[in-house]
Amino acid sequence: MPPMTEPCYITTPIYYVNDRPHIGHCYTTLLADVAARAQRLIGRDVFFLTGTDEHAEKVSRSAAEHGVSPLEWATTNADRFKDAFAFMGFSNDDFVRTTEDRHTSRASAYIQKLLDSGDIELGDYEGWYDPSQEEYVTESTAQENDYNSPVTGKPLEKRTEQNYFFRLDKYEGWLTEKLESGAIRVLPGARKNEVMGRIKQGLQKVPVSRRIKEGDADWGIKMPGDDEHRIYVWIEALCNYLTIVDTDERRKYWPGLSESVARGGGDASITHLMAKDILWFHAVIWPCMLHALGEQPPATVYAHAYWIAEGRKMSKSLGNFIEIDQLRAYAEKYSLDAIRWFLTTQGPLGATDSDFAHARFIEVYNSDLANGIGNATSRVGNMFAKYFEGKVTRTCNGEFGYPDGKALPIALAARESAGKPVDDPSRTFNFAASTAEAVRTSVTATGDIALDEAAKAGLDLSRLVDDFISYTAPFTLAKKLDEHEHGEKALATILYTCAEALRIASLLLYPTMPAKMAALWRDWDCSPLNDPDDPDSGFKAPLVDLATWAHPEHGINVGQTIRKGENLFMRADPTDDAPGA
RNA sequence: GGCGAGGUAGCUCAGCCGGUUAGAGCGGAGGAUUCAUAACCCUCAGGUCGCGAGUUCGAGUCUCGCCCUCGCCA
Repeated sequence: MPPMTEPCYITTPIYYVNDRPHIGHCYTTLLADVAARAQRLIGRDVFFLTGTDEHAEKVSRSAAEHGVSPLEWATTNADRFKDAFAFMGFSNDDFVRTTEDRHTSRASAYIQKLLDSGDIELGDYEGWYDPSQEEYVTESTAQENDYNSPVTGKPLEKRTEQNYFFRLDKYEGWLTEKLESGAIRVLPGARKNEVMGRIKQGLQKVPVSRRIKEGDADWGIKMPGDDEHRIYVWIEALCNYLTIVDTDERRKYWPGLSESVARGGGDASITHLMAKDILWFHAVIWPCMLHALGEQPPATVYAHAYWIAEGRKMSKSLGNFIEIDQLRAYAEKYSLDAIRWFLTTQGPLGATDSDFAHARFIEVYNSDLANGIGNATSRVGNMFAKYFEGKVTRTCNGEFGYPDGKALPIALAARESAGKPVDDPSRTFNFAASTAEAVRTSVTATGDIALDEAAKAGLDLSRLVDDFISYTAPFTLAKKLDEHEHGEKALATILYTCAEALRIASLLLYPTMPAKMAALWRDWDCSPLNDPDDPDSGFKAPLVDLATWAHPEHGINVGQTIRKGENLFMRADPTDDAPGA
């Protein structure tokens, strides 16, 4: 495990600026946000980057159609992404636009370097050209259409033109070794298999530029030293991950190869997140480019699957994309954190697609949030208010049912005297151990980008607390205080344990639900945030300390006040229509 | 067409190198309870573990064939 202060770099793809922000963009970026928050909580020095890809040809075309310059058009649309991401509560440390000089200048320099090293070279590209559409079609497409234009049916022409190529073929051996050894992790495993299988079929040099044609808009980056060629958008776009941290201040997030080797290398410090459609670029081409540049490859490349909507694939023809407005409508009705929870825990983190279905949302919202963490914090807060006027009067080591423990026998005696004895009087609880275990599970899962598991570890703790409350029945004990010696101490001990366990659970729930957890911490007077009113203000201490049971500084302690506060999540009515549909 | 993944309770899925009565969550049914958001807790669900055959003392768990779904590629 890397030192806790180790720099950690998390990226999303940069998004095509002509798209409207929809659930797909938000989901990938949400995963990055959750991962970033989890790593910051652990104590790592995180840099989280997202942004927009603006040099595509269609951008200049759309701009022309709207009567504005390409850059103006790109700016308008980039702002839509910025707005959407701000609404989602994303904590990205920067937002790159590929039209920015800081990107284009360095991207050009990288290409130049690859030219100098012979990793990018001029070569002949031979392919089937469709004169009517002015574009090349793939060999397979050509074949399927009997070498006629798939659009007009006119014959295709075999054409050869000069392009620049990246010598991907040179790095097959190197890449295979890196992937097999896990130095570059491709996740989930099913995706790795796909990539390995495809590599086995052989890597070929890939065209990275095309000749500028008469009438082409002057948009995008030209091949250094050859004004006749423009580099493809995708290769330029990949460079953003490095260009934006290729500064003295930020180089720690992408340390040089020698530095990394000296340190042992291979830790999970550079993580690229994306949807499955662009895995090949990130798992194969980009690492090889980096290697050719003398830079270290990413440690983790994670490709999630897609969201579908109410059981149907989202498509332009169906017009059923879940757009940002619909997410806003959900947020308005059920809270932003509820959507973040749903997307994170129910989403296509694995290799298979997930369904965004309203009925499912309500089920998950009610069972996990309203009936789960929301209800658990509510009942504990309420009992503190009712029995102790909100004051914490005792702490406890979280152990119940062990030989020297007094609280549990008293609680069980109270149940007995109330005529409600437990079935099994021999149960034991060890909350210090249970919470520590949950934290371990969560941290490990975070490292593997199993963000759903990382979050659910927190929810499991609240279930344990519910179970504990049922078993010890503090509400029964509360009515029998005069009948049982030390009854009040036992009651305080039990409630303290519930609160402290939920406090630790809340830490694990923070990455997915930062605002709600910040609210809970304010109510319970136990915020680990530098500014309790700002969920993004950073933590006073790393998770190991924050999550230590009854920590003298960070734990819930005698003298603190547990306010009942507002319920975190009100129960949802399953019969309500989907908002914003 | 090539390569790969998978078909397990109504739904979403766990089940590693083969071994006691096949599990979890959600939904559904019943019970208990009242601190709490009709929430929580307990019990139940009797599922041909896609189909057929084989290996084995013993197979969701291995082999072969078949059916179906899906992914990547061409």
